[in-house]
Amino acid sequence: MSRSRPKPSSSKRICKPPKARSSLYGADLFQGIKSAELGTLFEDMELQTCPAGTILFTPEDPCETLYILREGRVELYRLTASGKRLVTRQILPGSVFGVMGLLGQTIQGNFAETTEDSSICTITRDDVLLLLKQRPDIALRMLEIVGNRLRLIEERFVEAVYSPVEVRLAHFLLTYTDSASGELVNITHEGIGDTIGAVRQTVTEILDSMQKRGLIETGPKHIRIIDRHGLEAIARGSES
Amino acid sequence: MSRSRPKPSSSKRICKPPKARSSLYGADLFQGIKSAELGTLFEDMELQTCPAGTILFTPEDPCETLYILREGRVELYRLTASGKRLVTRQILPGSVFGVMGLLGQTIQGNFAETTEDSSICTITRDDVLLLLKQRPDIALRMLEIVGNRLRLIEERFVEAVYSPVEVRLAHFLLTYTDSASGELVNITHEGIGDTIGAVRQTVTEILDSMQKRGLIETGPKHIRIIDRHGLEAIARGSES
DNA sequence: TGATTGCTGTCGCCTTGACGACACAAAAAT
DNA sequence: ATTTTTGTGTCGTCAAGGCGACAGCAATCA
Repeated sequence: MSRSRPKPSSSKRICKPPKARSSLYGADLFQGIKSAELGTLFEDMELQTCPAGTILFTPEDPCETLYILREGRVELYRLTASGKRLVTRQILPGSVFGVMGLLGQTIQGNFAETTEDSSICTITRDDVLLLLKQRPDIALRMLEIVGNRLRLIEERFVEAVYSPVEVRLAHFLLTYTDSASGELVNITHEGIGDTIGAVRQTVTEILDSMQKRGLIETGPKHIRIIDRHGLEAIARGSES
Repeated sequence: MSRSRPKPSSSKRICKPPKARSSLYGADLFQGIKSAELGTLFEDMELQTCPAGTILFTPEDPCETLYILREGRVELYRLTASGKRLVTRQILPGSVFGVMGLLGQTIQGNFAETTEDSSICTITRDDVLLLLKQRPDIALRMLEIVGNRLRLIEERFVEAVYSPVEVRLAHFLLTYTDSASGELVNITHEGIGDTIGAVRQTVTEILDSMQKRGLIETGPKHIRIIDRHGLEAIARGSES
């Protein structure tokens, strides 16, 4: 369980910083911004590549950087005093994170850790603030991104309070499986538990029950959705 | 319980709109903005006064307005399919809300309802967008406000998942009591339950137990903190 | 002035789900 | 080829807390 997590600290704390400055197209923050513009905006942007398990920042870190995930996967999570983990956000390629650290917020509570080998652009706080002041449209997009994140967390919050684990699990599966193949790989039951707020055993049990009902198909570190509609019914409906 | 809530619908759906345009000083969004400037920024801003129980917007509402609470109290909350209520945010005088509705977000999930007689400034979407584009500093402050809200919700989310009701209740009391007098009035046990995610009976029981331990003093619609440190210990510590 | 309504106290039942424990398989390390 | 580590399946136990029910008690309403 999560208590055994403090192991990735064996991973490097910060990673090799080769220079690079392009490939921000596709970042949700910069949708519709001319690529030529971007090149000139950040000459001193860095592109890091980190192995899975790298911790990018912690709650103690000032973290005066904006991150854009280019490739790989990053998880933002919180830890309770007793070491329990809750994943607050999954970062997919093209997404921005570390926004909070830029603003007045010294305390921002989250850890950021790569769960796959990743390449990540970083922009310094000053550059970002400058950019946001020069380009109100980008500031607005940023506001939109943070607002969207807020809405998602609120929904998970309500669900955590009022919906049983099965519902949250169904929701999780629908959200995180590849929409084309219906597959979800490289995830452990414990990882799911840390995201929906349940212990590993409960996840295992409900997953089994779902398999027996023909909703999904499970293997080691692998889940595939068979009956999407069935899952949707669970996720939607039976909230007591 | 919350299921009995659909009663404030007896209250007016929208309220008397007298004109007004000043008194935005004190609004967190406009800290440090010259008052003269504000006057010119919004000539067509409206000041509404609404009785307690007025619903300002619902999830279905487009809500293309920014609200600034001048006086009174507003609650943002969500309802589940089965009618359970969860308060996501308490708006105090000087605070801004309705930000999400302005952006691309058509779905914003929250109801906004006055819980006291209130006076509220509204600014149209177009005016706000114009303002944010002209004044990047205000856009940044907005970003900061939304980010702050995000952080708070994340904390409540983690707490909802991992902390027992007593901890959440202690936390609630410490947060929502007047820091000077240590008092909290005009709140029902059910209202507290809808905020921390617990049923009324549980709130009543734990409140009683706290009173017996000399931590608080309770009366009808009235709570007063006696032993702040004791509550802090509960809120901090015993998370299983 | 009786009657309806809203807030609080108190019980008991019963389900959900956490937690510890162990067993087994596959993968990774030695 | 062993040993160790990871991921998963499966139990039994147990406490937290939801839910229904009911009973005072104040405040408001008719």
